[in-house]
Amino acid sequence: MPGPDDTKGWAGVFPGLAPSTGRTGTPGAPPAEMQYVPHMSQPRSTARTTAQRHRVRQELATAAMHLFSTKGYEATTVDEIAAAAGVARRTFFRHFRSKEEAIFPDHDDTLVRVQAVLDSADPGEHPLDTVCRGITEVLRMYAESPEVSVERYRLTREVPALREHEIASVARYDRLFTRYLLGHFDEAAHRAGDDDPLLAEVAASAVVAAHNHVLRRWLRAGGKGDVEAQLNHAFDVIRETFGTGMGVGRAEPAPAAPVAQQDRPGAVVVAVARTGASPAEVLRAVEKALESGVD
Amino acid sequence: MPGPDDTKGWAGVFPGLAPSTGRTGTPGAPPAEMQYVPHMSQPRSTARTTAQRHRVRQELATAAMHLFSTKGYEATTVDEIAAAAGVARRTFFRHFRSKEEAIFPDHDDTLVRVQAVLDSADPGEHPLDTVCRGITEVLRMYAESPEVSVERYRLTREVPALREHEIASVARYDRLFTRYLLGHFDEAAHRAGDDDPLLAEVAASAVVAAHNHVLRRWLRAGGKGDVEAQLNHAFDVIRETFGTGMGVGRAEPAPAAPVAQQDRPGAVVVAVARTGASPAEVLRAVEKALESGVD
DNA sequence: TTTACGAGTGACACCCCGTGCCATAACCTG
DNA sequence: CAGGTTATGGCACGGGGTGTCACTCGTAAA
Repeated sequence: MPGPDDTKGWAGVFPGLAPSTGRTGTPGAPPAEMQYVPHMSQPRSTARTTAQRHRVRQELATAAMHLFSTKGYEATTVDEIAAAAGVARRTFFRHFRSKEEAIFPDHDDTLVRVQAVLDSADPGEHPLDTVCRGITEVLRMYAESPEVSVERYRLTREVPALREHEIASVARYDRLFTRYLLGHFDEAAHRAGDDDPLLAEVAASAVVAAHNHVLRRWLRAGGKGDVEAQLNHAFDVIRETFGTGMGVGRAEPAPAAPVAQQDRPGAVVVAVARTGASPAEVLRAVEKALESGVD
Repeated sequence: MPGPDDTKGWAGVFPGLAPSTGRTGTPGAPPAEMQYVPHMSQPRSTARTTAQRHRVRQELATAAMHLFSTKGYEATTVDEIAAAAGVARRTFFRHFRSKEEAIFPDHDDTLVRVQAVLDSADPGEHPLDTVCRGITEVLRMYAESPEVSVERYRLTREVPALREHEIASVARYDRLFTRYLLGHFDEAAHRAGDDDPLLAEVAASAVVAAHNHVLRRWLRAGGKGDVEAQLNHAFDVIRETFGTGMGVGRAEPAPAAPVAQQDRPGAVVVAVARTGASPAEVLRAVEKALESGVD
């Protein structure tokens, strides 16, 4: 059954990343067309040729972006994009898996960079912090060219197909983080076993949600301002909000400590609770006390 | 420019739900084909005809599910599905927007049910609890026919197109919840204003992540067991984990309280911290104390 | 320099999804 | 039964994505 399979050329680039595609089969008939990845182990491809490849890819992407912006996504055909870039229609699909991918050319590279961040993480670093650094890599990808990102955001808002494609893209980061946390929470786990994977999934989605929120706010604002700082601030909020449940560490000692507390260095908060109450209730009471002390 | 637009028939069903499609334009030429929704305000459609419609739709869905399971998703053409259901190819697209939607026939109805849950929520209920009840509606949709859900899960795991479609579907619930929380957190908000939308987004994604986790575990287990109870347990874990930050209430008083604490009813936990420390640090210290008392 | 090989490309054909359009049959209402 | 509405069948068309082959070009080997 040699039917089409989409994610063809990525088997081998992401060895354990997309195990669900199940391309272990299909023994005979090696795929005639290698998608994007030019063999990767053959020193045959000279710097000259790969540079040419990237140039064509770049021209294709810019042509697509320009056409999408001017005459709309649906109204633009792949033939027009290819013609604008000076190549044949077939060549377009040699560089991008689909028409939608031409507008998100960097997600694949970013995915491998994020994976590299996770792989090369200091074992002493808390897994959640590692994941935060990972998603920061994604944010940097957007922040690298604000104008393009803003225009792309406008398109994704009004074209359902593009929106769904982007949702699927960020879901890949989510999966990456969930898997990473699943593999690294057993060490830092301090709660009875069965619900750890739940917390891993929730934590990963929380980090991604924070990224999405900060990114969208930045995009709506026209791409002005320091996004990365905003993201770090969001991480602080996340850590303060439900870091209590998973013991998230902080590298730097809270740069923006509440000044209201500095005014009363000798003040003390005391929380007392019968242990018959649930830990959540106790923490809630403590937090309430802290609030009334701060605000 | 009367180009295609996908989400056609939903303009009017979800008045403020998908504002990005921007179908306020297109003044002339009303869409010749009303997708799925048969006018909705005309008592013209008798129970007889709508029953016929649903019967055809059901036959189409079952035929599609059967063919997808037996000969694969990509290898199955819409013509075959229509032929198996005894209708014309064109009729298929009158019941489903796309080939993928035939495998998720209930997401649209579930979306309106979830919306109804949110709309008819008791104002006294905490918004997060309302959202939890909303996502429970989604889980019930899956639990209603476990065998189909399990088989569908198998397909979505190995067909990228289906996986992306489902991701986009659950993202719609996520958006719904985020919007709801954004509109209802101002009342229950107790933290300084600017980061409330962040917390709304994170909370919504956390609830959805919990649902996804419980659902997938249940599906991997073959659809056996009480999913809804598992989801409620997951909600408890979520509430305990980061409920401290958003003041989530609980209707019932913690049915499964840790027994280890009941053994020492008179024990007391006291946490003291200089207020110069960040609230997160204080809470972490308290939690540490609670841990050593529990475990 | 010539030869051989491999990577990228252009061109053509093909499948099939999704949609507009129109004629027709079934159905309800007056 | 006449008139209007709804669902359907059938047809055609645009366009996305893929397989295939011949060709070009650059590099490495003879």
